[in-house]
Amino acid sequence: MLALVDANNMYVSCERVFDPRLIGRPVVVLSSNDGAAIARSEEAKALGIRMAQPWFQIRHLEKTAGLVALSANFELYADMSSRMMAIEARYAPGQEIYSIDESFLDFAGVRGDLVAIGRDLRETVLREVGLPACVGLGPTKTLAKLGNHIAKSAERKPGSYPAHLARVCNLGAMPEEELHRLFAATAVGEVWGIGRKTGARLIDSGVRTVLDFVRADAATIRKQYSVVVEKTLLELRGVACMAFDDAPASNKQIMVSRSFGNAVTSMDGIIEAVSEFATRAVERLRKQHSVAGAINVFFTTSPFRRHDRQHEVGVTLPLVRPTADTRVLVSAAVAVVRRRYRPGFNYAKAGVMLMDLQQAGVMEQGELDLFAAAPKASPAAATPQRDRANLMDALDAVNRRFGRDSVRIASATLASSGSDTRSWAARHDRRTSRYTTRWDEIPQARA
DNA sequence: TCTGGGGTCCTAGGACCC
DNA sequence: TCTGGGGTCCTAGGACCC
Repeated sequence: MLALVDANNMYVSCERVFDPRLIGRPVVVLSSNDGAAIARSEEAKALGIRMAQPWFQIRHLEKTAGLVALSANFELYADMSSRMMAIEARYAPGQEIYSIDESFLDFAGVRGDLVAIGRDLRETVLREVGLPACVGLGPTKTLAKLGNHIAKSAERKPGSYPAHLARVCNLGAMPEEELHRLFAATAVGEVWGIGRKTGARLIDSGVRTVLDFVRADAATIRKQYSVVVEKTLLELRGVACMAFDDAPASNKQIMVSRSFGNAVTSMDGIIEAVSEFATRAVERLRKQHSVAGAINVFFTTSPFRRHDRQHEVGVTLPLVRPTADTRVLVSAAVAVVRRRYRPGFNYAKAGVMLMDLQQAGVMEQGELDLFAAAPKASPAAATPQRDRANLMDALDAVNRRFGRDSVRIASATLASSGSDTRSWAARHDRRTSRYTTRWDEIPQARA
């Protein structure tokens, strides 16, 4: 049996732990640049605020409805997440961390009342970390997910489902009749894997509820949609098609991109931004012990500014040899900007993507770089690759110890050393303190 | 004035090979 | 008029997720 544990409104709940005044009020957490709502409290949802809704469309609710908006504080959320995940891991032999606020647990071999265990788990998370969560159980991932959806709905919309399913719901231990009643009460679009497009098409064809869907013919679904949708269907019937994976492979690509706080109209500004994004991306790359075989750099104007002339640059550069060297990748990114930048545009966004990732240190013989220096005869002389790795290790160590960007690549400071003052940097005016990860931002108790 | 930032997997179609 | 048939690899785009 699998469980899916999911924190309720994770980002808002994290903020409430450190500021109880937010409890009971409509609260949203805003994306980078305070651009759009990426988390909503129940009260905010009740105001009709949609996921990813632009801030400028809802900001009037600050005055009229007491809405509180905060800038995303990802450092805080990540730390709260790791605390929560550690507790969840105590309850099952296997854990697959699926996102910042969700993990699958594998209860294979665990005896006893899983609903009782689930209740204990969520109470412990609430007591020790302060985050409310719901637990869904089922024989497959998709059913565990659906159980979680029902557990959450039953909690926040009394009457939508039987009250005893609130907060913890096990779809793996109920008579088919009862299961089908729940399926019939659930829209097909609520199923994990059925998105907007597929959901709309299913409804058009008369498949409205989960029950309609599980009764559909699998082969026909596969033909009309895809194997992915067919797998979802089979999973709802209890046939596991998605493996539980407690040691997920490292990422296959790494992307860092941002909308600018202010439009950038100089090449130096783009170079500076792209240098920083590349630096961040390569840090993540080294953290997972990978090297990149290619880098993609893009920068673009804003399609929302219709009166602006539009221009978009996106270039993928293969690398002679896969690398995790910040200098090489920043240089490559800067070269793209120098070659492709065109003046006279209001650039709104840029990004860097690292691709063709491979594990570091496992280069095939056939992939050896013909142009790399031959190994020196003297055993004392390290190969250039070794030097590189040592330099990057040192860079990471210094920045870990003395703070991010204590040491960095020169082009990343290009514009800020001149008159420009990093006007491209994203705004986050409403960010709360990083209570748990910065000594100087630790919360203070007053007598 | 102001519109998120990450990821994954699958499929179709073209290039290329024998 | 007829115009091979498979296989692989790569890429772009779509759909989905949080």
